[in-house]
Amino acid sequence: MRRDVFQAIADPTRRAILLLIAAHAMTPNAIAEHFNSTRQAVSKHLKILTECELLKQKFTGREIYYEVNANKMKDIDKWLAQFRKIWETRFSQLDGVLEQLKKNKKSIK
Amino acid sequence: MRRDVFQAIADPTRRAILLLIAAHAMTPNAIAEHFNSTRQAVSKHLKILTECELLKQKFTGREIYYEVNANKMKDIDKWLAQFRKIWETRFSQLDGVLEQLKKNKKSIK
DNA sequence: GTTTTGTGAAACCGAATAGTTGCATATATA
DNA sequence: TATATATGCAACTATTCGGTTTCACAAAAC
Repeated sequence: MRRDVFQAIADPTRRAILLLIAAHAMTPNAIAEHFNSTRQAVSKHLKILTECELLKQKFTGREIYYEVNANKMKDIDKWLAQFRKIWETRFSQLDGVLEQLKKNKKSIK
Repeated sequence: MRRDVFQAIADPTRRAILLLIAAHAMTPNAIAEHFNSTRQAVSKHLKILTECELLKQKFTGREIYYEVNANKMKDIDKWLAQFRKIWETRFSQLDGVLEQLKKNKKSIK
């Protein structure tokens, strides 16, 4: 069973859950009230999100509060950063080319 | 058929394809050489990535160069930004609380 | 003009996914 | 103690997914 952040956020319901509890932790029942599917279906999503560490559980009596693990969310940003890095260097190279063209143009004049 | 960026990047092969061609556009055959699966399997991934606009096609003769659509990649970042916004306001509120505590401490002295 | 090459599309298959219903368990509450 | 509540887990199902094999077609190359 693959269980990484990217697979976890692929499902729209799970993305909605993350946004819902981003501001403050909530219990499964409270979360489920916001969706049309059954509590068990939401519970499954919570399990998946917890297994990939996007959510953390806080046990208080028989209630479980789920909260977003901001640190794990950074994994997605780290992946995006790879592209930013590649594109920045590419554009800086492009800048160099443009600079060179400018110089050549001047020398032609 | 659901076809959004999040579903697209859920697959590790597709993420690898994006990284592979981030630096420079490539043809399906060239891309497929980097993976163990068949060219057709890679072709399917390219189709999915193209349908959700993460890739753009450039036709030159019978060859098709696939390149990453940097603009669409921002969609992922936009989603992440929602959380940053929520957390920033939360932390700024926390800062306020800490500031208040500091003041109280001083007045106690 | 025939052959090779680059590509996409269809048909099929096993595995994974998201949902449901039903059940088990532990903690509150009366 | 008996009951209600909060939750997770197992079994089942329809659908989707990722892969393969086979085919079709157009552009180069010979």
